[in-house]
Amino acid sequence: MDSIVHNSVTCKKARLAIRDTLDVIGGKWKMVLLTILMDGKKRFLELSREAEISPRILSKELQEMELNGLVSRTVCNTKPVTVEYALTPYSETLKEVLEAMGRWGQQHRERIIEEIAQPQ
Amino acid sequence: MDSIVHNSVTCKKARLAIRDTLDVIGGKWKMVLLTILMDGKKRFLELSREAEISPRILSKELQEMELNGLVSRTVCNTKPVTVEYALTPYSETLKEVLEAMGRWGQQHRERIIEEIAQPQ
DNA sequence: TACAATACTATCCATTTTGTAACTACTATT
DNA sequence: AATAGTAGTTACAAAATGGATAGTATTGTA
Repeated sequence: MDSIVHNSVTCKKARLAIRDTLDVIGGKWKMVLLTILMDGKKRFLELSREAEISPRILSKELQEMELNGLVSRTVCNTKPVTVEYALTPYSETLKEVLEAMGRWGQQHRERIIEEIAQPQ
Repeated sequence: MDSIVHNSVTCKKARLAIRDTLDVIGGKWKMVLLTILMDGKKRFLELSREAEISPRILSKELQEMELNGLVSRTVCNTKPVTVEYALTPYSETLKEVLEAMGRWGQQHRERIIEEIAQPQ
């Protein structure tokens, strides 16, 4: 009886935590952008080109990530103004998540390819 | 020059892998459902109630997850037919991902609460 | 003055996702 | 026959997301 309560409570907490994470980095682009920025700081157009994402969406995603403290935005006074986006220290706490997802996606793809090569 | 190519290639791979993962367990419900099923097998209505998800969506999500080999569906011959959904061995490969997301969501929530308690 | 580069923003529309409500199918019980 | 429980499905509506195109603002160059 005690274990049922315990499981139910911890399970609810786990669900809530996962929802929280999805609220911050869910969606089609945020994790991809974080991955690109792990390479180093990038300018707006660089991000746009590398991720193949339209400026409208990119702008929105970056704003949200900035609000959540995951990226920093720096305006440089260059000939035409350029803006640099970079990861913040806080975004490093997501490394584990990103790496786990990267590893899984890679092994999953390998599994699919094997299945195609030699149908079970 | 070599390192640039290398980074660019590995970065593209990482992005692809993350996209692959999102294709399989992205969206509002799949990770939540997986978390609930980590508690043990559940019937359709149990899942619907616990996740607070409408039957239409639940049905669709479960079908997709079954297709991807993440959950099993077992029809039991009981008085009114019941159907049990359970995690498959393959879904266990996602444990790392789910746990990482759970941990991050929890620490993020704590951070937010602290921020509210004592605004920086 | 005209044009180009950078970083956006605005407008509009298409697609995808999610939700609501009602309904089907099967069986068992009253 | 009427009702209820389980597991869905269907039809429709609302909302979120994504994308294409063009335009703004600033500065520099030809």
